[in-house]
Amino acid sequence: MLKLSKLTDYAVVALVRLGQKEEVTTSPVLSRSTGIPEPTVAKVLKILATQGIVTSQRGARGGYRLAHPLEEISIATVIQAIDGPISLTTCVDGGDCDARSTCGLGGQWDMVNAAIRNALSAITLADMKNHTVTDRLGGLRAPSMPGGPAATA
Amino acid sequence: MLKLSKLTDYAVVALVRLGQKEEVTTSPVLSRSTGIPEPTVAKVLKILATQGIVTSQRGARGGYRLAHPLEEISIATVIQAIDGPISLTTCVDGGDCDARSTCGLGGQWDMVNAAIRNALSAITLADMKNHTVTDRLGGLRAPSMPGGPAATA
DNA sequence: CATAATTGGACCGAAACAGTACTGTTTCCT
DNA sequence: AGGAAACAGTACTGTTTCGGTCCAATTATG
Ligand code: FES
Ligand code: FES
Repeated sequence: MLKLSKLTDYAVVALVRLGQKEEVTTSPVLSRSTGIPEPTVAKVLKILATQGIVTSQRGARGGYRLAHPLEEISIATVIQAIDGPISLTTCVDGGDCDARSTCGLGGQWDMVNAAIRNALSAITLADMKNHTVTDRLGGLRAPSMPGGPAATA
Repeated sequence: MLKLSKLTDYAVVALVRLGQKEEVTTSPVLSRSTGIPEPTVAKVLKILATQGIVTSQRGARGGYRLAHPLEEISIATVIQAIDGPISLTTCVDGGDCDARSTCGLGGQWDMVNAAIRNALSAITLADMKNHTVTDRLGGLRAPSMPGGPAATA
């Protein structure tokens, strides 16, 4: 369905909420604050910690804190942290596509991948918090078509 | 992993190949032409037929034919036909997100969805066909990336 | 009308995903 | 120093989706 995992959804929610707090926050607190089940939010935070998106403080009175300001964390970063690399097709490079020799459109998917990554990298978590992204939407069309094809889904 | 299904990949390959032929084409022929296994390509064509992307002719001497010219079929259309609607998150509208009341960023995901759909709708199957094997990174056709696909995260 | 060719729809196994639970390590408070 | 709180890592299980296969419905041909 071309949907990212629910974990990523939770990750964004947790990160935005974490960015609104200035102190270290524990998983239970974050769970109550966001409504995400505690074990799940804990798992998400753990993954984010390994990826360096949040810093962790172990022990009592510990918790998590954003490693970077909210404005510098893009959606693409979060997705890559949770879901892994953004590669729409299995035959990007070194892929195991069995139709590679006859498919005809060699690595054209890379263009699509770049477009997706571009769009996702242009949105930061701050944009998710504030609703001030309308003016940036103009730059989200990754590959600008000259005439603009009549490709309207 | 934010990857679209392999079926969609096959669908694009099959559609591009189908666009190169002018007559109705059967699944076995298309399979030999693309290298995709016969049952799989048959399934893909079936789905595409139900979505109106290709027209089918049953019975002997039957086959498939493109319903629209290649230039009018966008990647987003194919993805939506195979993988279903492009909704990155489960909580777009009417979603069953259990954290909807407390998550804070109500429907901000719609913005991300729009960005993705925008990028995907800007690329047509004709763009996939018109590939330049010589230099696929620098010599992209009409849809030229702003700064090149340097977003190889 | 019989036959063959081809699509249409349903079925099933496999793999990835989401969620849960447990144990270990680290740090603060008493 | 001792105990408690909180993160870190791993492993397990149920569920969903995906990929592939099989059989039934339909139509041109001779
Ligand atoms: S290389 Fe995978 S479909 Fe072309
Ligand atoms: S509504 Fe689903 S995470 Fe906010």
